[in-house]
Amino acid sequence: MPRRLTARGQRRQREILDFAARRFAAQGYHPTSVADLVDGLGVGKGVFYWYFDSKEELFRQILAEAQRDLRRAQRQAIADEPDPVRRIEQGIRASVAWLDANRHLSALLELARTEERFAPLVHQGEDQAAADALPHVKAGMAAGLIRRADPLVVAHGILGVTERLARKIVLEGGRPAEEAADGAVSFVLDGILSPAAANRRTVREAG
Amino acid sequence: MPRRLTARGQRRQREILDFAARRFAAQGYHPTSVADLVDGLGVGKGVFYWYFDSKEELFRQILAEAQRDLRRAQRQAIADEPDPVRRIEQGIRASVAWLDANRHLSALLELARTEERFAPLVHQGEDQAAADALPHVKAGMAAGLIRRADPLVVAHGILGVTERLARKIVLEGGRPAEEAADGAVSFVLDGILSPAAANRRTVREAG
Amino acid sequence: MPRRLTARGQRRQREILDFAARRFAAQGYHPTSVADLVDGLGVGKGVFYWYFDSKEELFRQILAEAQRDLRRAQRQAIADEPDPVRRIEQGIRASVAWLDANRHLSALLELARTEERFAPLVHQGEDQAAADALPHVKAGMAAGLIRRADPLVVAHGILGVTERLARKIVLEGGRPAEEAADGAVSFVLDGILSPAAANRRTVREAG
Amino acid sequence: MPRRLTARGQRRQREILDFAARRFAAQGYHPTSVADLVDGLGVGKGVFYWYFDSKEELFRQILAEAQRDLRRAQRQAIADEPDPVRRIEQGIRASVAWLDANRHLSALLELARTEERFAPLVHQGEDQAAADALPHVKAGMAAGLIRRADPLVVAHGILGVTERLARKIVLEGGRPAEEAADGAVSFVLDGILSPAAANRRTVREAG
DNA sequence: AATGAATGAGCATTCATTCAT
DNA sequence: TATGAATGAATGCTCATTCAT
Repeated sequence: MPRRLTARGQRRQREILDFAARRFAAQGYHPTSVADLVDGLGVGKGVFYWYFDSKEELFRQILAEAQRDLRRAQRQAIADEPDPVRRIEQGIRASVAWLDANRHLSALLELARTEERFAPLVHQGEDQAAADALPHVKAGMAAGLIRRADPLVVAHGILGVTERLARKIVLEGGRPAEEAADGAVSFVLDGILSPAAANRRTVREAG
Repeated sequence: MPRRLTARGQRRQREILDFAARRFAAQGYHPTSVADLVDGLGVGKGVFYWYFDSKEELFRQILAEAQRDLRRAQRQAIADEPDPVRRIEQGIRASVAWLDANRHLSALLELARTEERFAPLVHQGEDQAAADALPHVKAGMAAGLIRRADPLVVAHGILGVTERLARKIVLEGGRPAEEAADGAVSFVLDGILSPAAANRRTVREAG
Repeated sequence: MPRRLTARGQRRQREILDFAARRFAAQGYHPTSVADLVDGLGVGKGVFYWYFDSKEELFRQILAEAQRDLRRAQRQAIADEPDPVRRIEQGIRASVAWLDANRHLSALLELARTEERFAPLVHQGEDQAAADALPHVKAGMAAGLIRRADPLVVAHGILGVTERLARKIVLEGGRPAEEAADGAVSFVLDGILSPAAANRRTVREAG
Repeated sequence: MPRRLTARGQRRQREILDFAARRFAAQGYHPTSVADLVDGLGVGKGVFYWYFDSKEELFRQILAEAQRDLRRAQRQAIADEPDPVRRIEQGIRASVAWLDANRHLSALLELARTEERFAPLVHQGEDQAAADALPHVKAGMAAGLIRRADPLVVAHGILGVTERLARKIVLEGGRPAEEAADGAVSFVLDGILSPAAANRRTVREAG
């Protein structure tokens, strides 16, 4: 399976990966047959099994690539930002942008979560994403910028808002990514209470 | 297909619905065959097709029931609460509790979202949930309790946090539902900034 | 797989077993496809998998039945014979007769021996056959009727001659079973030396 | 297809023949794919089809070589022995020794017998082996050393005992070749009866 | 209402062979 | 000579659905 591939072979493999990612995203894992893939690419069935051990293995590979790529995008967006809150904000924006720019991969990540065989991989990826956000959350708390709470809960909350808004507003709603990103940032940082109500709540808690 | 059923028939049908819901949730829609279901129930194939037109129809029915039930739980929790913010809080708590108490149906809702045929139903359900939350958000804004923002974005944000924390903390993390509910309420109402940082941010925006 | 079968079902299963045994014997295990079988029987593919878990399992079942049947034939032939040498003779005759009457199963037994998955079963069967012959050989030795030698070697020798002659003379040669049986009995009991030469050899060994 | 090969080419061809013989013997004809062979040898598919027209042709060639080699071994063992009974004995010993020394080819001969396409070749080979033994049997009878009986039956009997004991005692049993050879010689020459019983039987038949 | 039996299109995968380089 | 790439028919097996009883 770890084959030595010529340049031509590598191009073919990529072609299959990309085409399959789109098909899987559009139709689901099971409804997409290997025949669909090779017919769609106009090649013989053997080609598929020359490059991949199995349909499952192909999917796994697509999934891993997508997760790697999303993570890279997040890291790059944060790279040189000293302020932990701004790092979080930029992470949110980068995530929404990536989910928008790679709609089929967004769908794929969701898809994979519902398939017994792949679910653990997605869970790991999500937990990794939360773990990646964790240091920024903690740094923000240490600096007195972020309210003290279980930082892991906070991290998951951030991711939950971000992904839901990206999905509903951008992917399903067809509106620009900025709108979702702004909404998510604002929701995450401020919560939903008005300043007045928030103050009352804070006072009550502190009392 | 809408058959008039005897009492015994209704019991049978319910038995199938419940068993199938658990199997679908555990294994997925495609990997669960009709044979699995009837074998698991110890009945012949004919029984299945006596009560349901098709596997797809069965799934649709389970899905609709689950959505109906979740919505009912949310409405009941809110019923007599005059304060819109508290209505939101109680909606969050009721959702987490339901997702915890009906784990297999939670899984099913996610599952259905990734299957082309059922996705529209789930999207409708989610949009319905947001629409259900909308009046409370708007009422909160009108009363000056909730920060002014696109109320639909806010509603989706609430649902995003709630579901993500319910999933990660309760379903995957195995911790008590209260923990997730508290985390979600706090995250939703307050956001993540510390009061000081929040004040600075508010002032700056207002300026 | 252990299904409760109606009378009709049992007839079907037997039909498949018999047809398959003949096809396997004629063409070999691998060259006989499940499609061959169901097409030959004029039924749909599902029928096959209703009655058998797999092609391999079907073959195993045929094999086990054949071995059981051959063994039963041998035991019946010997049943009431008090003289151990005559028991051996009758065992030889019964084996040749069975191999002749069940040519396809003879071929199947040979076939199975060359297929990694089934070889152990055939080896066991052959060893069982030798073990079945063993008591008679030993009884013959105890009674002074059979020359003293490793009784297991003797048993395998008997089986070797019997099967080879049955195969070459009857199955491949197309001559009557009696001819092979007579030849085998005579070969086994007397060896090939003339009485004179045998005596000389005996004397020499004894000296 | 009969290519003129360079020295290097001949080495390659031999390498393939030897490797393939072992693989076929270990796994069977059908379960051994051309891909198995070329992967095992670390060469490309083209190499295979440069030296052999097809997998079938390769197998045929291996088979013919094995039969030729076994026959040569038998002839050499007998070469200068004037006594026909001793020629037979030495033929038996040489056969057992060859089957032991070329275990994979022994397996291959058996294997080939069960594959429709190759069975005739094996049958021919076996008949040839019997035909090879025939003159010695006849000579023995003419000299009064071997009991009068159908010489072809006798020849097949000899081969039957020899191969069965070689297989059971040496190949499957893992015991030394001499043990099988001694057992076979003794069985073939003397049969199984004790001298006393043999005499009674001879007298009765003669009477 | 219910069962066991049957259908046949469809699926993932294999494999002998050929081709382009 | 040799390689990696490609072909496509064939294989074992599954499964939603229907049928006969």
